[in-house]
Amino acid sequence: MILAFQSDLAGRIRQTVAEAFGVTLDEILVQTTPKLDLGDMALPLAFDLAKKVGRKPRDIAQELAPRLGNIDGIDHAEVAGGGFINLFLDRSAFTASVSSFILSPPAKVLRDGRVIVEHTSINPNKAAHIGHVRNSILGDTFVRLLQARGHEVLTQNYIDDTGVQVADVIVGFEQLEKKSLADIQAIPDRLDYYCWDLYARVFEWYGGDKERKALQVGTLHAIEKHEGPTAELGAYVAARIVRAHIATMARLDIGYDLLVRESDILQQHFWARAFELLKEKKAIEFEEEGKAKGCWVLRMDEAEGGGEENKIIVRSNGTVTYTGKDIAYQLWKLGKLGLDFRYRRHEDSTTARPLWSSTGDHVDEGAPPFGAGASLVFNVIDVGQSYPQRVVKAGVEALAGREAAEGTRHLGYEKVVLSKATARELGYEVDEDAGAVKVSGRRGLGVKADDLLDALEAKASNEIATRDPERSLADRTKAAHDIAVGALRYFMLRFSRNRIITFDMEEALAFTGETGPYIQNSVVRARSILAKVASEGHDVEALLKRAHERSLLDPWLATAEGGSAWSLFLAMARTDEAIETAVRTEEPSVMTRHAFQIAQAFHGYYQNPAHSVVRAESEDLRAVRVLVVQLFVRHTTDIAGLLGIPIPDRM
RNA sequence: GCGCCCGUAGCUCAAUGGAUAGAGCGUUGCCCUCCGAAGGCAAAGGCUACUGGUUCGAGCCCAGUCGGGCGCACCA
Repeated sequence: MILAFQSDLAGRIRQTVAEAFGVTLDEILVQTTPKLDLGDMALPLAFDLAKKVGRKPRDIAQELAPRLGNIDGIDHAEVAGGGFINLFLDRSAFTASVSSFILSPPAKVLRDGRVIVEHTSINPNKAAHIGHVRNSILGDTFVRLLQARGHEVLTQNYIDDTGVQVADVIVGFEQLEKKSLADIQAIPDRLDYYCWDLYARVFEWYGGDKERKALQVGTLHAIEKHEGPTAELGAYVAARIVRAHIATMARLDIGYDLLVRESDILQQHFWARAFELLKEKKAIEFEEEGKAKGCWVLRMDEAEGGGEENKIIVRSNGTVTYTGKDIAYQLWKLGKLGLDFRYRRHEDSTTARPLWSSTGDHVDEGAPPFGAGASLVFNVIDVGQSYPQRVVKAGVEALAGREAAEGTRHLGYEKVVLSKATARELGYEVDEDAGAVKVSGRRGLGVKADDLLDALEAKASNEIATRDPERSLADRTKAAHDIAVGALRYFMLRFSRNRIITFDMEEALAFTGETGPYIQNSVVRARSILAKVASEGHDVEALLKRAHERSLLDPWLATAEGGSAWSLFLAMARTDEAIETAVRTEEPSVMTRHAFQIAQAFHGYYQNPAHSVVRAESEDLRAVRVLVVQLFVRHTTDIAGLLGIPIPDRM
C-alpha cells in the first residue's frame, strides 16, 4: 500500500521543489525515521539540494518544510538534525487507506513474462537433509514472493537420475548387498533412509581401491545407457526416492509444477543441439594445444570476475562435462534451445497442484507450455556452485546474448553446518578445535529432514499437552504440525542467504522469541479476541464500520493508545515495500523480519490490559480496537502465507 | 597464488551511504483477581577486527593488514 502512496508523494515533492528552487530532482528518497516521534517518514533531500543550489542543507529544509506540510495526506513537516525533513502523516486518512487495502485488497496486477524457479534438485540416492531443506524453503518462499509481485512462476525440480550419486547406491545394492530389483522392491517404506546408510557404506567400501572404484564408472555408464538390469535398478531407486523427497517437502507445503529428469535431457539429445549452436556461434573453441589439447572450451577471460581459466566443456575423449549439459538445460529454460521435452502427469500429482514430469514415453495431454521458455530463471543452488553457474551464464551470453544472460540468475545460499553440541547428540565424533561440523552425505553425517520435522512436531505436541491437557489428539497433532512447519520455515529464512547457518537442534526447536511460532501465536491470540467479542454478543462487522468514522479515528489516533496502534498500521502499510525489496534484492529474510516486526507491534499493543476489547469503556473504543485486531489478523495471515507459515486454529 | 564470502553486545543475527548501531537468546528485576504468559515491561551489555582514504555524513564505499570459510577438475 505504501509504494503507491510514496510514489504519489514523491511526485508532489518533486513539483514543490521545482517551484521553490527551480531544480528537478530525479529520485526522491523516502526513508523511515529512527523513532516514530520524530516523524512518520524522513526526507534527506535537502543534502542533495544543498550541492545543487549552493546553500546550507538546514536552511533549505527550513524553507521547504512548511510547503511540504501542505501536501495532501501530510499533516505537517519538521526539520531535524542537519537538514532532514520529517513528515507527519494525516494519520486518520492514512489509517483509512490501510484499512481498505487490507480488508478489500485491490486485484493483483499481472506482469509480463514467465519466471522459472528451480529449487530442491536433490540427488535421488538418499534422504533429504537440512541443507536441502534450506534450499527448498528458500526457493519455495521466493516463488511465493514473485507471485505476490504479479509474476507467473513455474517451479521446477531437477532430478539427476543418471548421475554418479545414484550409481553409488546401485553399486551398494549390487556389490555389497547382492540385491535384485525384487529384493529392493521388497524393502518396506523409507528406501531413502535405507540408502542414506548404504551410500555411506559404499564410500567406506571404495576406500582407495581402484578396482572397486571402477565399478562406479561401469555402473554410471550402464545407467546412462538406459537398458539392462543395472539401469532398471537405477531407475527404480531414483523414482522411489524422488517420491520420498516430494513427500518430505509436502510436509513443509512445498510443491512443484515440473520434474525435469536428467535421463530425459540425454534422451532428447539436448546436448547435441546445444553443441551445434555453440559451435555455430563460435561460443566455444577447439584447443589445438596446451593442457586442454583436444577439448572444446568456453572462454572465461573477459567475463566478469576475470582471471579465470577457460572452462572445458567437451573432454578430449568427446564426452560432455556437467557444465556443458547445464548450459543446454539453461538454454531450454530460456526457450532458446529449439527442443522440448515430452511430458506426463506425475504419479504424485494432485488436482489441487498438478505435477508434471519430463518423460521418454506415454505422453499426457494438457501440460503447461514449459518449453516456451522464461525471461527470468532463478536457479537455487548453494554458493559452492558459483563458479560453474558463472560458466553457464557466460555460455548463455555467448550464445543467446546479454539479455538472456541477465535473465539467468543464481540464487545462491551458504551451507548448513551442525553445531558441535548437535553433532555430539547425533553420536558423531567432534574435533574440539572445530567451530562447527560439516554435513557429509558420503559419511552419512547430517540431520535428515523428516527426523528434524518429527522432533519439532513431537516437541510442539508436548508443549500443547502441558498447556492444554484437554485437547484431543487429532487437534494436537494438527496444531503441532503447523507449529513445526512455522518454526522450521522461519528458522531457515531468517538468516541472509550468504550466511552459513550453524544448525543447533536446541535453537531450531525454540518456540519463543524471534521464531515462526511467535508470529503464529500472535494471530491465534488476535483471532480468539475477536471470537470472544462476538461470543459476548457484539456485532463485529458493525463495530468495524463504526471504527472508520473519521470523527472517531482522528482523536483516538492522537491518544497514547492510538499511537501504539499507529506503529502497527504503519508497519502493515509497508508490506508491499518489503515484498518489493525482498524480490529486488533476492533476499527473503527481509520478509521474516518484516513479519516479526508487525507481530511485535501487535503484541506491544494488545497485551496492555488498558486496551482490552472485551472490557472496552465505550462502544467507540471497542470499535477502533476491533479494527486494530481485525486488520492484524487479516494482514498477518496473508504475510504468513507468503512465508509458507500456516496459522493453526489454536496454539 | 588468484577470486568470492564473512568478521557488529557473552551467544545467534539485523541495520536501501543518513539522525542516539537494533532484535532475539542468555543474565538480573518486575507483570497472570488484567480478551490464553509460546506474551509484555525494565536494566546491564558496543572503540562495528585493525590502519588509512573518499564524503556534509561510513558498520556499509575504496586501498591495505590480520583472522575464518569456500571456490579455482578433461568430478557432479
